[in-house]
Order: sequence, then C-alpha cells, then structure tokens
Amino acid sequence: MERRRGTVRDLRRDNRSVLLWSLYFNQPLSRQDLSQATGLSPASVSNVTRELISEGVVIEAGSVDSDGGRPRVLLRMNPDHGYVIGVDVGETRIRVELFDLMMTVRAKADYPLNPHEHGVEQVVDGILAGLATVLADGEVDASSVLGVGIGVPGVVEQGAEVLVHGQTYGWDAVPLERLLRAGTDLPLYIDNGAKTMGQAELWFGAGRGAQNAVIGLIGSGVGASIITNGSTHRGATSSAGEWGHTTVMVGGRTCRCGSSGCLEAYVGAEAVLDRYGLPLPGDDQETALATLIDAGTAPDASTTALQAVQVLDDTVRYLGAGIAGLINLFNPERIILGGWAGLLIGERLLPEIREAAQQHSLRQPFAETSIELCRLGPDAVALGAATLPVERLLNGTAEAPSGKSRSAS
Amino acid sequence: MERRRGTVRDLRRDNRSVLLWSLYFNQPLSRQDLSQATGLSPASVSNVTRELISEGVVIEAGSVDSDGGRPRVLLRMNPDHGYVIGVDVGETRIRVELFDLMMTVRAKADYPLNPHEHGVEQVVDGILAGLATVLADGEVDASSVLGVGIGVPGVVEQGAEVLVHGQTYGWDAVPLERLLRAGTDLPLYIDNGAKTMGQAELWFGAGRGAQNAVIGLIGSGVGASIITNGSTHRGATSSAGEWGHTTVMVGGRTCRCGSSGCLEAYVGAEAVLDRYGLPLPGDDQETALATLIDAGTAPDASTTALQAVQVLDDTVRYLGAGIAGLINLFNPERIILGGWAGLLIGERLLPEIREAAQQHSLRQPFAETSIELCRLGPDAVALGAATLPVERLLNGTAEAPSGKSRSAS
DNA sequence: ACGCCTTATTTCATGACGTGATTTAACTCA
DNA sequence: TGAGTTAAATCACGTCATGAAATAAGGCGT
Repeated sequence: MERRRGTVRDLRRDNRSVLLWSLYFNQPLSRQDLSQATGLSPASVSNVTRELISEGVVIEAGSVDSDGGRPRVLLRMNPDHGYVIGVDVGETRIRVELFDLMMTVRAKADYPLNPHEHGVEQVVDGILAGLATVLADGEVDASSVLGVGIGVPGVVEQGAEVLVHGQTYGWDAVPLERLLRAGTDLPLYIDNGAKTMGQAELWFGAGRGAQNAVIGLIGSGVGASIITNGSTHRGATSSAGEWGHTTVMVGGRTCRCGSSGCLEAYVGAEAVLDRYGLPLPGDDQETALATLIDAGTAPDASTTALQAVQVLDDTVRYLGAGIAGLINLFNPERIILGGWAGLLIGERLLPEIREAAQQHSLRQPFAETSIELCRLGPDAVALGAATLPVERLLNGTAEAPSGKSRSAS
Repeated sequence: MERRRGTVRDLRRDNRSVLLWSLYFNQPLSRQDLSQATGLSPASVSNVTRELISEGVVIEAGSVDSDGGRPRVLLRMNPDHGYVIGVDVGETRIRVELFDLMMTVRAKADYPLNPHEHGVEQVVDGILAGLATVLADGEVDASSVLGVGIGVPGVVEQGAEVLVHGQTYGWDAVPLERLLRAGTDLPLYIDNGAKTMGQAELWFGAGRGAQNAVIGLIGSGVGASIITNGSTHRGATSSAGEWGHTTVMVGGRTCRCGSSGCLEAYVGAEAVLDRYGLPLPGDDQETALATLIDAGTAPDASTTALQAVQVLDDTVRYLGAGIAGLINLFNPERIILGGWAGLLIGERLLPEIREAAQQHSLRQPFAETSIELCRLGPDAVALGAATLPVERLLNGTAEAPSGKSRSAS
C-alpha cells in the first residue's frame, strides 16, 4: 500500500488538492476567494498558489476592482498545462477525443466497429490508432499528455492488472491495459463506460455539486453510476452500479443475463421494442424507439397507438419502480436519467416517470430527491473518461509522465 | 461548517485517530506493532502514545518477550477511561445498556412499551429513567459518560435539530433530542436502529473488517445498513438503507407503506405469515414464524407442510432477488442477514437463499460476495448505538463532557 | 501631481509536527 | 559481569500553516 497520510508533507498535498478542486470548478477565483472557499489562511493560499504558478498548473488572468483597494488578481487553471485523452469504446464505434485541462475538445477521431464482432485486437488497434491521430491533429506532443481515460462496456476489475469482463462483448478477463501498453507509454485509466459518463455528468452536467446521486443510463442495456460522498462508488471489485439486473418482477421476463424479471428486461431499449412486438420503421433501435415513443405520446388513438401507449405505460411503471428502489436505498439528493434511450423516454415522459417513482418510494426520501435528465447528451463517455487523469492531477497523485519503473509491495 | 483539514494540528488529530482505531480493534499492540499497522514512524507513535497515556485513554498492560531484547510493552485501550450508553427503542420495550469503552456491559435496564401505543412522552420518560438506572446500577458518574447512542425505528433526520420520523410509530418529525435534553446533559447521538445494529455487526460481528457490506435486517419490517468505505452510508438526509420498499414485483402485494410489490410485502415476518394464511400456534409472530419454518423444512409432507414449503420457497426466492439487487448495485464483499425473522429463516435456509441470490445476480459480483448471518443476535441495537460516542472518541471529535455553549456559522 | 485611504497579497516570526539518526532502556545469555 | 539484542525515547532538522505586520496596487480628493 502506498503511504498516504501521516507526514506534514501530505498535509501540503491535501491542501493543494482542495485548492485545485475549488479552482477547477469555480474559476476564475482570486486568492482571497480561495482562502474563503477552502478555509485555508491567506498566507497558505499565497504559498500554494506560488508553487502552482511556478509549475504552470495555474495562471494569473486578469484582475477585478475592489471598491477602492488593490484589485484582486484572478487565478485560472492553465488549460495548456497538459492534455488528456478520453476514449469511448461503444457498440458501434470507438471514439477518441483530445481535451485540454479545462475539457475543451482539441481533436477527435472515430473508428467504426462491427456491432456483432468486437475482437479485442480490433479495439486495441482502434484505440492506438486514435491516440496517434488525435495527437497529430491536435498538434500535441505525447509528453504533455497527462493520461488516457478509457470507458468500456462491461465490468472493469481494478486489480494489479486491469481486467475487462465485457458481457455483451464476449470479453472475459481481457487484460486491456497490458495489451495497450505494448503500443503506448501514456498513463492509462480504464473504467466502465457508465461510470465515466456518470462522472462527466457529475462534473459538468446535471450532477454538478451533488454529494449523493445516481446517474441511471438506459441504452440497449441499463446501467448506473452511483455517487456517494461526491465520488463514484466502485464497490469491492469495481463492478458496482449494475442497476439493470435488479429484479423488479420475480419470475418475469427472461433477461439476456440469464436471469428473469430484471429491470433491463423491461426498460432497456431492446426490451421495450420487443415488448411492443409490432414492426417499426428504421434500421436501428434508435429510430425505432423514437417512432414508438412518438406513436405512444401523440394525442391520437389508432390501434397501434393504443398498443404503444400500453408499452410506454408499462415502461414508465417499471422504470419508476427501479428509480424508487434507488431513492429508498441510497437517499440521493438527485437522480439523473440518461443514456440514449433514457433521454428519448425521459424527454417525453419525465413527469410520468417522476410520478411512478413517487408511487414506489417512501415519502421522506422521495421529497428530498430531484429527478432530472442528463445534460451532456449520450456522447459524454469519452469526456468522462478523460476526467480520470484530470482527477489525478487535482488530487496530486498523478503519475510521472514518462516510463518509470513500478515497485511492488 | 467546522474547520477540519488544513492545519498541522489536524494532522496530529488524524494520526492519533488512525492509531486509536488500530488499537481499538487489534489490542493489545506494542508501539512497534502500531508503527507498522499505521505507517507512522516509531518516533511519532511514541509521541502520540505518550499523549494518550497521559490522558488516560490508553494504558500499558503487560509486556512480551522479544527474543533476547527489551520486551515489547503492550498497549490497550483503558476500558474505564469513559463509559457509553446504548438505547434500543423497540416495538415492545426500551432497553438501556451501560458499557465501558471496550463494550463490556456494566448495567442494563428494560422498560416495556405497549406495542400499540408509542407515545413520545412514554419513550422519553423511559429513556431518561433508564439512564438514571444504569448509571446508578453501574456505579458510574454521569461526568464520565462519553455519550448516549439511541437507536430508534424509522427515519432519523440529522439536521440542526435531530428529527425522528417513525413510520410504524406514528411519529412525525419528533424532536427527540430536544425532548431528552430537558432531562439530561449527556451528549446524545440518535440514529436509526437498523443502522446502529449494522454498526454493531460491522464492529464486532459478521462484518468485522469489511469495507463494503450490506447488513439486511428482517423483522416485522425490512431494513438495511449500507457500509461503504468502512462506514455507514447515510445519504442526503440520512434515510438511506430502506431496503424493504424496493419493488420486487411490480403490481404485486400491497405493502403497509402504501405501495405495492415491496420486498417487505413478501419477506417481512408479517407478510410471510399473512401469505401462509393458516392459523399457527403462539401468541406472537416469533413463535408463529418458527413453527411455520419448522413445518416447511421438516422432511414430512402433510398438506399443511406442503403449503408451508410453498410459502418458504417463495420467501426465499423473493429474498434472493432482493439480495441479488444489493449485490449488483453495490458490489459488496459481504452481505449479512439479520433481524429476528432473518435469523430464523437464515438459520434453516441460508444455502437456498444463497442459491436464489445467485440466480438473480451477475456472475462476477456474486462470486466476490459472501452471504452470512449476523452473529450478535437480534439485540445488538443498543450495542451499536453505544458505539456512536465511541466512534467520536476514536476520531478525536468527541464533544466536551459538560454543557458547553454552541456557536453557529 | 500628491498624499491618504482601502483592499489584496506577501513576508516574517512562531509554534507544531513527523522523521531519521542516535541514545537510552530493558532484557537474555554466556 | 559484560556482550548482544531488541524496544522505545530523545534530539536535531526540515516542512508546514498561521496571525501579524509589511508591502503592493489601485482609487479619490485636493
């Protein structure tokens, strides 16, 4: 285990960290603002900022009048102090994005994937190619990249060696980090895509400032990112957040996970379309679901519409029950609904979902929870992944940039 | 908000705290052991222990040979440095227990309650009388009591003023702390009974050492205590852990909470007996349930037994689904089942429950979770409540013993 | 232009703290 | 009795946060 707390030097690292977090999310701030926000004395803020400025992490930018006195100097993160890369390994494509420290996109690259064949090699090659492309397009040198965050579907086991168990991918204990390591020296941070997306919403979207929240993501499958004490809950082996396989109907519909009555078997996009049964236009699930929702929420009443209404009604009821379970168990201050299917449904039926959730939850915790939609759209996985190395920087635990030997025990 | 981190003095408090936690759960330890366990240098351990010994929190007790060298001096918590009181406000009685620091019982007092009438005044009077009694019986002066932990049924809202919302009690926003304050000056710590019981199991029972665990409690109702990062998760308004009202059957049995299909409506003792329907011997639920379980697990096959088997079978299936939901969502390393009904069922049917849970959970997180029974019996609520002031002592955040004015903001 | 006022930031002296190195303590064994 | 061994305490040093005091950087009035 790494040494962490104890010495007076760690104290400095901690203080530096709270200062950086404060600045990152509330910039620009004057030293005085920082003193107030962090509880540190002005003297300490002065010392720490001097250090940060000399390192180039923070820059002075402008100033602001102060009613007759010396103007406040505003501090900002230096967006060019380093760059981060986010990778979204999705069902149909790999997306690689290069960001500066403040998460402005500098370059992008997409690599299509065959939806029915996710060879590990393909994915690894795609990611490596993407890294090279965005670095070239963004005109950024690899040495100034803080790290690469990678959001993948399935369970990510964070052990001595990072292993990916991709249920829908047919991946079993794939040592993704090791495989990528052969092609790059950049620090790698691999995590579940739902978790990285949740972190994106937490940092920049509907979750800003929340200490306890659950971000529920509905696509073809159903997942969640659970935020406790302001950070993502990972559980014993980092697989926490598998919301989709909560049983909402004992003995109910068979789920692709092999169990029955799972939430996913009712509110996952595939399940919703399947329950509807009738053919829908469009080649892909997204178009089909949108059509179904249009039919079900339009004010007319043809035969097919009635059936659509029925399916959506049930979907809302099941989803409400699922959300209520989260509210009762976690008592979050916010529930945030996302994923492409979640957004499609939520945009039309959020009031109904809220009502269904209320019917299945206890009065007190429900009253303290707001139920909202994701604000960053369905493509925030890469953004969230890219926050992983930023998080390390803010915490002062970032790795050294170039290949450094690692000692165990 | 209180100042917390920042100064070099807080560092000392933190180090002192990790040292105390280590000692509390692994005593006796030598200074050398402590140095290794906490990561602090021997010099610091020496300094901190000197302070602790001079305060009387820690004592030297015995020594141990060291292969030819100076013997190691063993350190222990001083059990008499202070006392704590735990209160269990149950359905049928109030129990008050006085413990020393190491949780040895010094005195007990019980006050019966009318199960159908839980007047606030009755409860307050009972608690106050209990405090006086145990102090007298234990021959302990009030000034040496660190605090009183009180476990109550229902949701406890930890705000500027602690409010108790007792669903089954008919309590609505009862300012229990303020009411008790009229009769005692002791520091009070009020929490939900399921949470205090969970903490008892976490500290001294089946949960020892767990970082991520869920303690599920089944009695007449169903609750849970969720442990994340080694401590109880409370959520936004401290109502987290309401496991009983998770929907396991959309549109299912009506629950006393007003919703339908709740887990509690299937596996709560009352619900199980109700589903069985036939009359059972015994005046109380406990006897009745025990009889039902006997009938359902005996190797004969009379008509009534068949029905009992069916009811238990269903119960196990629902409970398994509920547990699976916890496993999928939290990825705990341990699930601990307790409560009087939970223990009755679990003692006979734990293998079946494990199997049912496995059927409804994902392979990977299930494989990492052990499902066990509580070890402290159903009466650990008071013990757990009494740990609340101990926790403060260990964290170095205990209040001053006698009435001290409180400044806001 | 000049000094005074106001406010922001830095500097300084001080007191705490943790730590490696060095001593001292407390035994065993020959 | 003295050498050997291990545990604990002490010491000198470096780091840190902080309140107080000093300094910087403007505005304003004259």
